[in-house]
Amino acid sequence: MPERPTERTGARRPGRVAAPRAGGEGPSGPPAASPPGRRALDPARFLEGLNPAQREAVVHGDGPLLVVAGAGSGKTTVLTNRIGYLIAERGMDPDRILAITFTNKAAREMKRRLASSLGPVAADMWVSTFHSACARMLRPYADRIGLPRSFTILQEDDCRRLLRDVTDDLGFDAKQLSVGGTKALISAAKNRLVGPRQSVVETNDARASARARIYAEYQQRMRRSGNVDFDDLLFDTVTLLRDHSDVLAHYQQRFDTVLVDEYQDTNRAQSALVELLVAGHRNLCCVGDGDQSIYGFRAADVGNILHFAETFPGTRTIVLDRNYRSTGTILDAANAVIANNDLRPEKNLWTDAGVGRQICVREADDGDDEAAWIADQADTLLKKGAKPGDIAVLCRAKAVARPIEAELVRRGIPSRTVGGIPFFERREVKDLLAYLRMVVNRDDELSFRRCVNVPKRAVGDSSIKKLRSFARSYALSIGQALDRRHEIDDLPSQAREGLDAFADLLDAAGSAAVAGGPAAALDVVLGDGAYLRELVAAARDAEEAQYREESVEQFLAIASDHSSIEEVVEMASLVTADDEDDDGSRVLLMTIHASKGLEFPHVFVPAMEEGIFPDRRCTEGAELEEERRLAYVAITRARRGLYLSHARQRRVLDQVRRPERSRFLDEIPTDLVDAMDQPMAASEHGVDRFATLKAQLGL
DNA sequence: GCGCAGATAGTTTTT
DNA sequence: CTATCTGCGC
Repeated sequence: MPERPTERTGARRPGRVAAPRAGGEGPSGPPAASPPGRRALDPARFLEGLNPAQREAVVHGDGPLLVVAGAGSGKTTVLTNRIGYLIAERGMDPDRILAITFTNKAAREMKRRLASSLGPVAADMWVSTFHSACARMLRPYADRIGLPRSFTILQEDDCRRLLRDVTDDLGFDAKQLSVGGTKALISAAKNRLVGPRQSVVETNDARASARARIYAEYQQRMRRSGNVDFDDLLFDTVTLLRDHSDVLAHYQQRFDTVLVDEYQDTNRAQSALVELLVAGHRNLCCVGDGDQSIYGFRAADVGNILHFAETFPGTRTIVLDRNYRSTGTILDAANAVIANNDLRPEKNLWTDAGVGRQICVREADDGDDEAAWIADQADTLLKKGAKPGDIAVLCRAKAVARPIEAELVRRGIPSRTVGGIPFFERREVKDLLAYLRMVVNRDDELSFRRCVNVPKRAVGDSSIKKLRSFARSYALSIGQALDRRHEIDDLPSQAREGLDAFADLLDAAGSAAVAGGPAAALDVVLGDGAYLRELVAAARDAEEAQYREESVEQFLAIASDHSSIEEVVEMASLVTADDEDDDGSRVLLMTIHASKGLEFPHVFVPAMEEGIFPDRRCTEGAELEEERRLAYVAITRARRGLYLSHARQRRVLDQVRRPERSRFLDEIPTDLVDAMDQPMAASEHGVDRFATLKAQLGL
C-alpha cells in the first residue's frame, strides 16, 4: 500500500515523555502508559532538565515575552514546555491557546510533543501555521468582507495562470511584465497590507503602475470567483479584524494566550495580526532569532523581532544562547560568519560540548567532481556506522541538488529530495481537486476551466470563451453562467451536451458528498472511468501511467480520511510540503530554507560559490546579510561534521562559469578548517591521505 | 474542437 | 534541461 503523503495529528499516538534535555531524568515512572488527565499534570515536569534561562521562559507569567533563541538552544522545548506549564500550573484551558508556527512540519512536531506530554487535551489546541489559523478565523466571517464562506484557496500556479490572463486582457505585453514579477509585487504589497487602490497611488514608474492595475483587476476577479491566494489569507484576516470590532473582540476573548515561533520570519501582515489578537491581555510569547531571518524575500521584516520590546512595552526578554547541538568548532565558524552582519541581535552561541573535529572545505574541479566527492564522503560515513538519515545535503537552490542526487542514486546510496514534486501539485491530483472545488464553490473559474473538459466533453476553448463572455455581459460568476447555459444561443450542440453532463456530474458529486463524504464524491467524478482512461492514455509510458493511477488512489485514500469536501480542499491548499516520514533510511537533500529547525550529525553544503551562495543578485546590503544568515542557518544545522564545497567550474544555465569561492568560506577562521584544505578523506581516512599528498607533490 | 510537434521561456529561497 | 505554450493540420 502506498504511503500516504499526509498524516493527521499524532494526538492519538501513544506518547513518549517530552524529554527535557540533559539527562536528568529520574526513574520516576513512565507516564507513557496512560496519558495524564489535566488534573494529574505536575507542573514540575515541565521544568525538568532545563537550564535557568529556559526555565525562566517557561514560568514567565502574564505580559509580553520575547525569547531570543539561538540555533540549537532548545527553543521548541521551551515553547512546548511553556504551554504545558501554563496548563498544569496556571490551569489554562488548552482550547484557548493559540500557537503559531511557520511550517506545517513544525506544527506537526509541536502537536506531537504536546500530545505526548499532555495527552488527549492537546488535540483541542490551535497549533497551526499562520495561514491555516487565518483560514480558520476568516471562514466563519468571510461574508463580512465580501467573500463567500465557501471561498477556496488558490495554489501558486493557479494565481499565475490568472495573472497571465489579466495581463493579456488588459492589453499588456507579458514579455515586458513578467507574471513572476507581477506576482512578487502583489505579494509584497499584500504582505505589507497595501491594497490595490493604495498600490496604484503609491507608484510612479510606468511598469509599476501597470502592475498596480493588474493587481486591482486580479483582485476583482479573485473575489468574483470566490478565491483567495495565500497572501489574502493574512491580508483579509487582518482587514476583517481591523474593520469589524465585534469579530476582533470575539477572537481576542477566544484566546487567552498566543505563542509564535520563528517570529523573525513574520511580515507586516502577520505581526499586525498578532498585535490585534493580543491587544487586550497582551499575553504573547514570541520566539525567534534575528540571525535566522531568511524570508526577507517574502516580505518578512526582521524589525518585528528586533523592535519587539518597543512594540510591546514591558516586554521581558530572555536570551537562550547555550547551544546543545553542535561542536565548538561548528559554533565558532557560525559565529565568525554571522559577526560580519551589522544588524543583528546581541548574542553569541556557546557550548561546552567540546571542540569536535575540523570543518572540511573541498575545492572540486566541477559540479560532477563535487557530487562524486560528496558521495564518497557519505559512503565513508555510512561505512563507519552512520545512518543515511544522519546525513543531509543543504543547497542554496534546488537546481544544485540535482546532480548530487543523481550521483547518490548511481552509487546506490539511498536518498530523498525534500520538496521535489509536491503531491498536491501533481496534475491528476489537481484535476480531481478542481472537481472538489467546483462542488464546494461553483464560482471558482480557474477550477472550472481546469476540469470542465477533463475528461473530454467537447467543451473546448471557444465554448469556454462564450461562457465567460456571457458571464461578463450579465455580471455573473462562471457558476451562474453554467447554470444559465441554455440562454447562450451560439453554443454548439455538442458543447451544450458536454456542459449538461458536467453540471449534472457536479450535482451528483455534491449529493454523493452529502451522503457519503468526499471519497463518494470522487467516486462519482471518476464514475465511468473516462478520466482514468484518459490519464493512462496520455502517459508517456507504463511507468508514468502507473504512477498517475497511484496518485489518484492515494488521493482517494486521503479524501476518505476527511469528513467533508471543504476539509479536503482546505487541507490540500495549505499543506504544501510533502510530509513523508523521515525514518532515517535516506540521505536527505533539501534547500537551506527547508532545513530550518532541523539538525543532522553531518551536513554538506555544496556550491559555496560567489553567484550561487551568495546569489548573484544579493551581493550587497540587506540582501547580502540575508544570504549570510542563510549560511549561518546552514552551518548551525550540523551537530558534528560540516562539509563545505565549491567547484572551480560550474555549468549554470548551460553556460560554463568559473566562479570564485564564496566569501562566506573566507569568513571562517582558517584554524577551524581542515589544515590541508583538501578532501576530508585526507585527514579522516588514512588511505586517501597519501594519494592527496602524492598529487600535491606531482608524483 | 483535438492532437501533435516544435518553440519557448524560465530558475532563489516558500506558506 | 524541462514543463508549458503556440500554431498548425486534421
